[in-house]
Amino acid sequence: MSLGMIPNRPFRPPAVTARDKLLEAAVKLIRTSGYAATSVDQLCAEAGVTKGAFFHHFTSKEALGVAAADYWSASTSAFFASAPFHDLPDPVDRALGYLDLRIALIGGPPEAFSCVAGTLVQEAFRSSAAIRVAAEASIMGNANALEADLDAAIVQCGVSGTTGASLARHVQAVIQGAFVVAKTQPEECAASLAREQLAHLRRYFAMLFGRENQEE
Amino acid sequence: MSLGMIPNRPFRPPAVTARDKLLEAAVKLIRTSGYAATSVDQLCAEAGVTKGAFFHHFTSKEALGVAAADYWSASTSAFFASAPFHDLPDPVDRALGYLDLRIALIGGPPEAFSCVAGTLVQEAFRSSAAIRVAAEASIMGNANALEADLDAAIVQCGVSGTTGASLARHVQAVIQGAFVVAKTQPEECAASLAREQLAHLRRYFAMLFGRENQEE
DNA sequence: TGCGACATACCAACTAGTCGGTATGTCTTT
DNA sequence: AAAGACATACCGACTAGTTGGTATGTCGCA
Repeated sequence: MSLGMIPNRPFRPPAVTARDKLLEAAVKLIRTSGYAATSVDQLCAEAGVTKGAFFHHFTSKEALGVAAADYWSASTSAFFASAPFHDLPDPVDRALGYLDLRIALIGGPPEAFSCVAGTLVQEAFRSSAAIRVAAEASIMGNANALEADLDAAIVQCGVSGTTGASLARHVQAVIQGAFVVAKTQPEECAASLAREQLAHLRRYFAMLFGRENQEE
Repeated sequence: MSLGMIPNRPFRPPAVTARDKLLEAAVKLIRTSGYAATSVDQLCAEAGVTKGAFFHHFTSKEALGVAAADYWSASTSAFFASAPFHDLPDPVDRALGYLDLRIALIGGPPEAFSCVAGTLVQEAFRSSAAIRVAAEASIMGNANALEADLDAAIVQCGVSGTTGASLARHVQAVIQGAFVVAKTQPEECAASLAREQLAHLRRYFAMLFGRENQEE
């Protein structure tokens, strides 16, 4: 991991069409200001396109919110799918490797590492069913990607009383909670508070799976 | 706990002044719609007061947001301070008792059990330093109330590698994360998903403090 | 009679969304 | 290969309604 790259969004293809520029702008502005507080005009200004282009590609602001959640989901899941921890032979190592990667990706101000889907759903779960469903797909999609490794770890270690799916959901919940509490902090303290939460989750997993909690 | 009471807000004194009615309205509307999406006009309509009353008591919408966070903080901390788990002799029992109470308070749709401070800070951490600080005070105030019991439990059980303060922050983070993931779900699934998160946290604490994870 | 607690009327700025228009294609027909 | 028909991508002025906030007035009570 090079230090210069943007945390949590390492591989951004340059946005070329107005649609892509608007989605990139949406990710940035939703992370910093939230969904409701971001106006269509601000989105267009940030993307460097006009309002005509906006409503050519999206039928409404809500439709952009849905598309932004999908866009976010696709880019993050592609990134984690290609991460090297998948090659580890032990499922416990893969589970802990995922957490270590997430910890490594946390840095800078909250808008650099927080989650678009979580921010969207917090604001729009009641006002927009479409956004709620898109955020659900993003967050639960992340969880699903962990399920198989966690199930394998549970079987291997003889853990009872939970499932891989439940633990995977818990990982996502702790990540979302880490982002919320990080946002309560002044900028320079936010990242370390978020990392602390994932470190506790790592310790929980290490205890569940009979590992010492050594940091690698 | 009677079933009829409003989850997480058991003891609401009847709002009598315009200011109190506005704060009650703010809690309700911020939970359901978020801060930015809630207009001053909506707040006044919900509270049954006029705009003149609003700006008589609050200098701006932002000031209401700060006051709502303080109001929320005061009412919740008073509730938890008076909860019976404080009388348990064992600090581990007190820590687990807090979690059991939080689990018991989760029910109904997300707007019935979610946290005003968490919702506020997620939206306004960048746009309003005053709201960010008020939300920090609310959430970290909750954490501080747990710190002594967790420190005592750590000493009693010989836990190393963390502190009561860190564990207390983690409790708050998991609670906030539980609320976020609950909001991704359709209404009838939200509460059980949130409870699942606190159950994992309870198991973490039970393992840390050398307890079986028996539910009481 | 003065002052706190409201109510009413109002405003400038901003909101999401519309609409007529243009530039640049890419097929299809002859 | 030329031309007509149609589609896509984008532009920017415009509108109807909403926004947070203000200015001024009223009313009851110490």
